[in-house]
Amino acid sequence: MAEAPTGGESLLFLTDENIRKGVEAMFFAYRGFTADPDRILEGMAYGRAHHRAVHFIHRSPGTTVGNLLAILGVTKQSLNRVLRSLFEDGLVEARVGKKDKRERHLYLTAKGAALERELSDAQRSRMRAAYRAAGPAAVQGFRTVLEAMMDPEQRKQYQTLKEGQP
Amino acid sequence: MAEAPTGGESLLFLTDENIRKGVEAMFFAYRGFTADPDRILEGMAYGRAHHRAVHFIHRSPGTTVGNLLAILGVTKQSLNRVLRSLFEDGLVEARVGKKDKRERHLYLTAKGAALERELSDAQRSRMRAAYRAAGPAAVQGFRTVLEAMMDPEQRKQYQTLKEGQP
DNA sequence: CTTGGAATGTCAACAAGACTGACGTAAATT
DNA sequence: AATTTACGTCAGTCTTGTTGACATTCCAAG
Repeated sequence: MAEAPTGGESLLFLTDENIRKGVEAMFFAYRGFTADPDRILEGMAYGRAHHRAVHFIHRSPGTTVGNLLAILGVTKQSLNRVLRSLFEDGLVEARVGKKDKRERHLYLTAKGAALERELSDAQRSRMRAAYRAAGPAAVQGFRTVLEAMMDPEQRKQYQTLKEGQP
Repeated sequence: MAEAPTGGESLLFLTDENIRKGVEAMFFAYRGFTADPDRILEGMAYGRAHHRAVHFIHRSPGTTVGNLLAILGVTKQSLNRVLRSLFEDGLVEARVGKKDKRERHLYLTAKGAALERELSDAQRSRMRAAYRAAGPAAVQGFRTVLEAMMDPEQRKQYQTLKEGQP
């Protein structure tokens, strides 16, 4: 993978053709990325939105509704529909904030954690296989490019999560 | 969760934590990936589905409906809704197949090509910036991992496109 | 203490984009 | 002549997203 054969750097990797390949790679890869959890979810009364909510609640237990709203980038009405069904089915519970009682802190129940694990295992297993096949150097490049593609605000949230709370 | 740090290669990049970061990177990056064209489309009577159709018709002019169906992975009813509006607005035209008259070969009109360019320019500009920031080695890794994440069938389609027809 | 604003939740209505199922037509294949 | 293929269309459903309006609860500033 050595670069810069010429004087400055070879910018051949920035051709329109190459960029377009990248666009298409994102398209097809994202389909694969969501395929396994989607398969599990279909049939249940849940969808991708539930998966995302459960993922980030698992990731940051005790997060507030407003926090989740910012991470997911949807309206509260949309998130609320999802959360309501998760409450009703006993997958997520909301505890009123101690300091600020307006806030609801969200936690997975044992049942919710079980679903999270099932979904994430499926998704991670594909990602792990891809990582293993590609090798550590490729993985580092993968993450670098993805990070560069994010909006600055998204990147900030991503990085906050990255170091993240337990 | 650490694996076999000894012997051959360090497998530290395969920890659950690392994989999860990859999952989240995909989530946030895909948001960025679609953000610019979505912004352009909003207000027009079009959405992401129209963008995808226009992209792949541009990519493979003369492709058939069935072909597009396979690439996009949607039902014909869903695609048909999109194509109909693109026909009506004069962005795409369908020519009956010469050899097989059941087939419709799809082409962008000048107007359609203009929209394609507008959308793709926006999307590619972000991708190009990310590529430039990350460098050629990272880009190669990026593509390697994405390719490994695809379903085998999707990968085949992707690779066919990659070398692709004119 | 009162009031303003913030955080949350709820109801109603709606749209995009996906899905299934059923049916029709024309053309190619057998 | 019969079957299969490629495409189109009608009708209905589902998930996920949107806006707008309004209630509740509660912190904090006047």
